[in-house]
Amino acid sequence: MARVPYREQMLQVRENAIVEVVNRLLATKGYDLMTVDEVAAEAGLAKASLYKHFTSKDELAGAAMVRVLELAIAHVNELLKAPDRTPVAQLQSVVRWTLQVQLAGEMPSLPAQNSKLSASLRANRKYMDRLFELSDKLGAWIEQAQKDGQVDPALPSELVLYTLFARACDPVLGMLKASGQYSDPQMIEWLVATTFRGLAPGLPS
Amino acid sequence: MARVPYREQMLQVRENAIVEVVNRLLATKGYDLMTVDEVAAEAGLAKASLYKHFTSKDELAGAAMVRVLELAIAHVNELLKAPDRTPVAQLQSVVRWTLQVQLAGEMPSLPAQNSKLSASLRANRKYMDRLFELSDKLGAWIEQAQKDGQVDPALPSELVLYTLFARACDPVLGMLKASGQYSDPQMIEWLVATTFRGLAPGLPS
DNA sequence: GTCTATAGCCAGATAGAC
DNA sequence: GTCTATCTGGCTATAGAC
Repeated sequence: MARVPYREQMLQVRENAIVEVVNRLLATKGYDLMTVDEVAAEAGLAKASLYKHFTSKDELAGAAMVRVLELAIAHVNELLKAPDRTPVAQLQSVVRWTLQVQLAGEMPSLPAQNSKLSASLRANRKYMDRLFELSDKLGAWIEQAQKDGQVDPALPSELVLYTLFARACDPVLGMLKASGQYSDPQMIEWLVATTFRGLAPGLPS
Repeated sequence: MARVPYREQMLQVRENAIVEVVNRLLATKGYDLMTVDEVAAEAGLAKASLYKHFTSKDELAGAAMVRVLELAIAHVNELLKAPDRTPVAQLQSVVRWTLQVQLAGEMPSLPAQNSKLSASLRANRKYMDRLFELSDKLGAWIEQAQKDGQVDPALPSELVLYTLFARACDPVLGMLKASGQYSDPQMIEWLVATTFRGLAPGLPS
């Protein structure tokens, strides 16, 4: 164990706190309504100090995305310790986890078509690394599930991957939640069921 | 036929042109990146003149949403002329239509969680009227499809409705399109198939 | 109703002292 | 690295002449 200087630890702790604030604000208000002033205020430091840690608003968003990707990867790694489960069961567990994060108000949401932010994210090496890492792990399960016939082999595996990513920010959950009529587990199971039933092979006709 | 004054017709034509510009810009850049200057420039009039027609940017967005809802309702009304088709076939046709609109780059996208704009839309009577009208028509088909057992009766009908609305702006289509490997009809059929297979009843087990 | 010109504001980013 | 104070640009919206 290399010894980490005390000051660096403090820095890390502070930056983590900032990123958590960003994450929550992105989840509740979205990128455009989140202001840097607000982030600074909630994190308890001046805006100029914030800019010493992160050089732009884009970078703040990127850090939050990296954080959630790392959480997802950690979850996947936990699942890999139970290799007796079927690939499709593993995938379902991942989707269930993303829905729980969404219900907890902790899933950051970025504007899908904001070209400036998208470009910034694509240029963010840490973000892209994590994204590929997660995609690879999920991709392996997807292809295995297709071989097993639990996911329709006629579908391109990337379609399946995109679908799972899309469910992580699916507005349906929020709309159901807003109606206030259903329990969290009930909603999650409906969404998991409809998602994977949709990806399953059709009846051999 | 009541005679409509020439000037009013011209007004109408011009406002339609404006709304189409707004629609395209909302579809390509989204609400936040769309500027009123840009709308005015592309519509070929000065910004101040634009504000004589629409009193705010919110109202512009509202008009574009009304337009697309009216197109959807018109499509549904066409389908109602073929009452021999099953309810689920009608619903599939509607989803297929929304995906085509999306592929054509004509599906306006608003920030889901922008509270200011959401509030403005909820206060927009014309928008709310159209939204309810469309929901009612789709809801009738949904409940019939559930009685017929083509859509899972165990699912709340509003979940089905929300799912269909969500597919109209599903990012999966854009991601597939970006990969450039598949034809438009192929992508649309995959999405329609996975959506409705997901909503269908499970195997009686 | 159309234009030019501008007001007013807000948010991202920075200067410079400590 | 932290702060206060400020700059800057771009955006919505409006004034006022025609």
